[in-house]
Amino acid sequence: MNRVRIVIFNAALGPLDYRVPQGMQVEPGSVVVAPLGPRQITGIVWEAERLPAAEVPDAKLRPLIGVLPVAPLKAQLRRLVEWTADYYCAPLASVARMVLASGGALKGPATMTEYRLTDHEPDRMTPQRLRAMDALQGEQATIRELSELAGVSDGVLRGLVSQGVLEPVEVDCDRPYPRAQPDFAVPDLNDSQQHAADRFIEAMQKGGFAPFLLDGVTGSGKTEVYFEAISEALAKDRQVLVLLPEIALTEAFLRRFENRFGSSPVVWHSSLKSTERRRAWRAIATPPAKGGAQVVVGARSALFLPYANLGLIVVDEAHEVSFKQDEGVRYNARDVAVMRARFEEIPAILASATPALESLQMAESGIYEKIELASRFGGATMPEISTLDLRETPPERGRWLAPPLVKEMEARLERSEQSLLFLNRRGYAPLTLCRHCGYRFQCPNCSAWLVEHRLSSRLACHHCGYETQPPATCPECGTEDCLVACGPGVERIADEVREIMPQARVALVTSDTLNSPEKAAEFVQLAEERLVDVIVGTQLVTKGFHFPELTLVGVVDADLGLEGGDLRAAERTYQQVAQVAGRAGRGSKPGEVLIQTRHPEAAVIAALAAGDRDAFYDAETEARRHAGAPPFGRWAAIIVSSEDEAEARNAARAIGGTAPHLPDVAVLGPAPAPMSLLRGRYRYRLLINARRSAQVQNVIREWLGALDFPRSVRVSIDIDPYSFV
DNA sequence: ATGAAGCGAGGT
DNA sequence: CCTCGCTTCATC
Repeated sequence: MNRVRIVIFNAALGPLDYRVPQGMQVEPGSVVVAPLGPRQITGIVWEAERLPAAEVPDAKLRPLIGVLPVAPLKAQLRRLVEWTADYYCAPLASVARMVLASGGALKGPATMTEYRLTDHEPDRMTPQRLRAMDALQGEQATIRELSELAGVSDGVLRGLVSQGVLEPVEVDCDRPYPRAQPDFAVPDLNDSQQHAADRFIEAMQKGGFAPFLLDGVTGSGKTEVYFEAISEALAKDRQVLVLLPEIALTEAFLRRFENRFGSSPVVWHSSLKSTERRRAWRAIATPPAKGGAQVVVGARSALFLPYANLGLIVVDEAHEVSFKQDEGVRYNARDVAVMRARFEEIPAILASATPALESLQMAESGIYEKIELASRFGGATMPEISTLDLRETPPERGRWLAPPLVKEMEARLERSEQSLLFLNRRGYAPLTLCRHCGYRFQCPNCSAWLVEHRLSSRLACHHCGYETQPPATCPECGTEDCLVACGPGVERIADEVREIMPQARVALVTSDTLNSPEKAAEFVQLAEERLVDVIVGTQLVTKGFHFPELTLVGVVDADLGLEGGDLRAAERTYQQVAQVAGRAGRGSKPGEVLIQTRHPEAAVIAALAAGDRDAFYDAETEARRHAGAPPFGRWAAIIVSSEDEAEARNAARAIGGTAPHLPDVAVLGPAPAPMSLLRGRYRYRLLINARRSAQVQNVIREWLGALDFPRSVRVSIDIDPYSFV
């Protein structure tokens, strides 16, 4: 009897056993199709001895339906999937799904039809047809992509196809990507950069797991350094994965990569179209020596792809909180990246100017090798940072920029230098209320105010996507024209700049305005050509941009991040302000940073102003040690949610009532979560604080495993949580 | 997850 | 005696 255990792609079901029919070849890692009740489901053949499953007699086993035409997943990747599922208390199936992230790719090689213009003329010309024919000059893509490109409906294009104006071209879905050349443009590195690069190359030549913390101040040229490690991998036909925290940063990265290696890397993120996803997935599963992907740059989901021959992982801006996934499998890509490097026995480089305390601690205890770049590249100096006490020099009524900051901005405008204002708040105003009765606009699905977006004339919820038009009258008291905007968002700051400096050219940079690679590229070009005087932006502007003429950074409200008081509030504030400060003075002219605050004496703010990074990290380390917070202790959260308030509360109480009493594990709650209503679901939360010695995951698994909940109740576990909402 | 089966309430 | 909505159960 040829029995195999399969991890099937169903999160609610554990591994199931199947029979391998005569003549079918499978091995651990094979991707197979199996019958499940009346349906068919994809799954992965696993080592049976590694997974528990109910013993089912041979006679009950159903035969596998087929093997999919992709290479079996390698043992290293299977170990990573097991580790991730185990550590984050997630179903194996949910993690395995991230590996097989492209359904199309599993079908094997294929061709698809793209279209391009011929020199035929249509029988009659219409405005739409003319527009399409203008826009599609020299383009070749699928009908869908072309219609997007030309801004006409696909009906118009199908008409042109039937007229022979557009001709079909069969393309190979697996056509190879352009090759990167390790020596395309070798840079001049300074001594400390060269030393760092040599260490990486040495580790790659030696082989084996080697975690590095590349700790370099903003502008020190970290990217150039790890590019040298990439070059070494290219020369050896090994693949490289570069993880970036946000898709918005890829555009700038691609340009630097192209300048260094002569072609673009393979890009992977969640909004790839299915054909792009399929092509990327198959290229990644093919070794570079056989025309496969060489370098992949991607968001966290790129971490679980089936690399054929991975040789190096780089996590850029490794401190970024967006590496922590807060839905589904709640993993931290920074930590899983290091685990993947360990299983693959390759180096991993975590690069940051403001490393997470956890990473610094790992370096201090000798687990990571720390490599420092202490000074800026090309003789640029670190910016001068000072605080601006809003209690002493308050802005005028109804304004948010204090006079000394405005004065500095005006001076920059006069010298045709650039200023940047940072406020981590999208939209025009975070709260809208009725002047007459005090009614506040709240999201119907979440416990959150609706944020006014004046550019799109909408009130929007930033948590669930709910949007509505601002009404002419108050919905509560019916008074006309009575709505007032409370507090500033970046749109409002941009308006204020336009009012006080009418001659300044203002660019607004948020995920609302820079929502496509084209718009991002356009902004970078405008700023580089100095067609922008003042940049106003959210956290999107804190990283990656390099504008030599930018000499002033204003932090509009440094206290914002300290509100709410979650575990990492101080660290996040430090990182954000230090990162945005790092945009100033990257060229030959020195930079200046003004931090608006009401608490200049707060430890974080004082450390920022003093430019004393060690003072901040020392104070924060002590605070964490005292609180038993990471890296000295561990946190986990259990979030219980339901559309029914009472049901959620009861389930949370049932969990709280059976909490284990252990000396090294403390359970807090249940209590309503800070966001007690999110996307229409009522939420309760329990927090678990444990010593490092405790096996938190096992404790939680046993604890929750003994309980039963109604179907409509969702219980999710967050190990090492970042979000405390 | 997701479909099938079981079951009581209410209607013809 | 049937349908509707809900819960329970099994899926190798």
